[in-house]
Amino acid sequence: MATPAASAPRWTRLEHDERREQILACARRLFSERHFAAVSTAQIACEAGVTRGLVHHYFGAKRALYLEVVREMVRVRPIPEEVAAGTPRERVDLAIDRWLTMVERNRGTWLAALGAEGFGRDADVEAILAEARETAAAWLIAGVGLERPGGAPDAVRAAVHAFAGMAEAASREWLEHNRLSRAQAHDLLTGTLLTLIHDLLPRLEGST
Amino acid sequence: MATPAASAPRWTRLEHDERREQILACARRLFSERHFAAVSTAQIACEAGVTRGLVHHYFGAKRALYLEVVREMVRVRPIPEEVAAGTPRERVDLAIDRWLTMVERNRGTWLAALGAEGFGRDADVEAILAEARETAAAWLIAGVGLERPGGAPDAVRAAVHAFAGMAEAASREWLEHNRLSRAQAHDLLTGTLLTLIHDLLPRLEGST
DNA sequence: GGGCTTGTTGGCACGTCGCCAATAGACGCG
DNA sequence: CGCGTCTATTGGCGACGTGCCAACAAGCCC
Repeated sequence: MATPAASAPRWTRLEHDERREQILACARRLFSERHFAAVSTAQIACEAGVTRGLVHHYFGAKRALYLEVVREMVRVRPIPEEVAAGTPRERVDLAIDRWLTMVERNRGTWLAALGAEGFGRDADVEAILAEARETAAAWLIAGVGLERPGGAPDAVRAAVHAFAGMAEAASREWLEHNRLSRAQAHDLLTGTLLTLIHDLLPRLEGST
Repeated sequence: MATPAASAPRWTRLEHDERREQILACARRLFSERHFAAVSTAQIACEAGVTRGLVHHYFGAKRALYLEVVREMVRVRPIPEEVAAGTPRERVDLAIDRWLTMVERNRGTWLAALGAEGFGRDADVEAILAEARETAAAWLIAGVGLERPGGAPDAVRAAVHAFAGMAEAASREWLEHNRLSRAQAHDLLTGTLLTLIHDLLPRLEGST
């Protein structure tokens, strides 16, 4: 940040949001590669070319900054798309395809957000993740045409959540462990979701 | 630890493993209810009725103690059972039933280990969790009779991992959110696993 | 160019961790 | 039964990281 010129300012003044975004970007990167305790505010500040005090000025506490990073990471998940038309099979196919594309596109971020790299979880983090999951589930329910007037029943939402757990695990197997190709993951998830919709959900809605 | 008697020893001397286990138990409890950073070694020591120094003497660093706790928590997962006989449907039914029973029995521990309460994740923790998942998957593969000479192919193991992700999510929906009854979770998982075995896996083994 | 706004700095106070030398229970031996 | 030894246990020191705040200065407006 220092320039060779003698009379040059020792530091430059940035717009509030601009500086905030800069610090956030550094924090995002560091928290992605190391876990919470292994990242110090001094390191974040150093990477951003500012002092530790400024980080605190913008985010209050390290923890708040951390939660902000998590919140931003899971925000990539819901992708707004128009509801697809066609047969159930086609809609499921498309929904899965979009999911996989999203995951692939945000590969690094997504893996980090899911806890593959390093992450500190607690009640707050879990709340953020839970909300993101709820959004993703709602998106999936809408995408394959499962919505009912008055919203989907609890059991259906729960089943979709369960399926989302499978989708996450399958995506990890594909992107992280390379034990599944994209096509295989697609097949696996499509087949499972179709079974879920045709055979399992109707039975679920009738039982307790 | 202090006793009213005047000449009573200010502290009692315990067997190495005994004291270690005692500290570990306190750490396990505290780490289950709060996240890593919110628990201090002083608190752990206080609960155990010893001083902070002793905790360090036994476990070296707070982090090592933490990993020990995580390691112990995931150890409850593999339940050794004889491989079941009968039709595939019966075996799947039994495997799922055992899984749910195990989860229910270790409810608190399991939820904590899965990150529901509070947990700090990083490369080390993830490695422990990954190994536990591998064990669980192997147990499931054996339980439903999917093993092949020379071990299951990667794609099969990956698919089982994916299913395990669904099982975990379904269990959370059942135990944590109460949006699924045990019977519903059982139905959901049994149906999915049967589809997986009959329809999806054969196709998976033939593709890339 | 002077004053004002406010982004930015540097340092102080506190809490926690990692470590180690000194202490004192407990046990075996004479 | 008292002594010496072993080692579990203590208490405190040094270092580091966080939270916070008052002073400073970069850039804008007049």
